[in-house]
Amino acid sequence: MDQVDHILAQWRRERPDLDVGPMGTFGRLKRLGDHLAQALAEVYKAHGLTAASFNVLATLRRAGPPHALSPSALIAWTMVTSGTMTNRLDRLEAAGLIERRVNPEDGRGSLVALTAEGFALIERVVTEHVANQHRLVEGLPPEQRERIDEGLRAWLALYESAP
Amino acid sequence: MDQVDHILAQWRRERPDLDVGPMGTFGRLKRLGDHLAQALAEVYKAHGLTAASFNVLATLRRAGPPHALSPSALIAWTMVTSGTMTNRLDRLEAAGLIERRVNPEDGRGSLVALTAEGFALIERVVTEHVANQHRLVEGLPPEQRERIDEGLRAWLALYESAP
DNA sequence: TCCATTTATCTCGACATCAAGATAAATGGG
DNA sequence: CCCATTTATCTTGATGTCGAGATAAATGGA
Repeated sequence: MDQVDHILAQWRRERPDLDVGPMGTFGRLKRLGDHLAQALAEVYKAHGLTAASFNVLATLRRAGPPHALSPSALIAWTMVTSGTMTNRLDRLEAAGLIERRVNPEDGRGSLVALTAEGFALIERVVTEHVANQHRLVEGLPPEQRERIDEGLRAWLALYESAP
Repeated sequence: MDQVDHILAQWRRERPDLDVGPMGTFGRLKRLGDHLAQALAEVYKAHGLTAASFNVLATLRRAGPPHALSPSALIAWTMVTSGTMTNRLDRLEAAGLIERRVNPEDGRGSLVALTAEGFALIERVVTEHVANQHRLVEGLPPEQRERIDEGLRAWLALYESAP
């Protein structure tokens, strides 16, 4: 009996005409996501980052040398709008963690690259981040996590096709 | 092979020292949550609402008559800060969907109640919202959704205890 | 080659959110 | 009954996000 069960019970009492089974799944996904995001943010914050800035730096880092991507590529990986990405890049640039270079292959765009400082920072933070994630699934039996992962993969496949 | 698999493959190439298994689960949860939130927002928007305003109205509706709760109770249900709730209530009040009454039992606080207009609106929107949720799990075998739900319940239980 | 169209990025204005602090009322131990 | 403490809500300032539109460069068919 978690919070979501309480919510569903309320709906069943007030609106017995509605089949709220799926709503329970949506609610658990949302609430769990919120709790986990808060927990992950603690590590980011300890290094002066937010989820937004962490994700940009991490995307550049895992792309491999030379750790440079176009804003378009960053937008595709992170699922945000172009205006949002411009704002993120402005702040990261002001903080000296990335730099914008001209894109030799496309004069319309730029290339966003990790600075040495940005690289060193994300290198440290991602290590802690992964440890934090391990800690957050500690209470969950590994086989249980596997089943959740498989289920989410199937559901996510409805929205992200796979070549 | 979804987007998350690509991300994990990049990390394994760049940082083979990290065990990124759990990261995959976090990534799928986050990305799926983002996709679903976008899809749910379409119904809200069609009625001039956002996820934020919908959730406040829905919380008041499902509480049952007289459809009035304190801001504190709304904060507890919706997992936002007091400043955020004040802002949401200001807008909903300006839109005529809720009203703030004095709380006869506590002079510090108020009671937030659905107006007739707010009640009529949420009554319509929640019906469409539930139908939308059914549509969004259509492609998922019901027993698969059940398993996801059970897994999420177990994980969520680590963060929301149950008396 | 030219130009209409497409694409990449940035700008701007409106909200949403949080964290920290302010304000006012309730509470309870002495 | 008093006052220090706690609690409920609001205020303020900084940031993050989106959506629509602006700008500039690349593209491709005539």
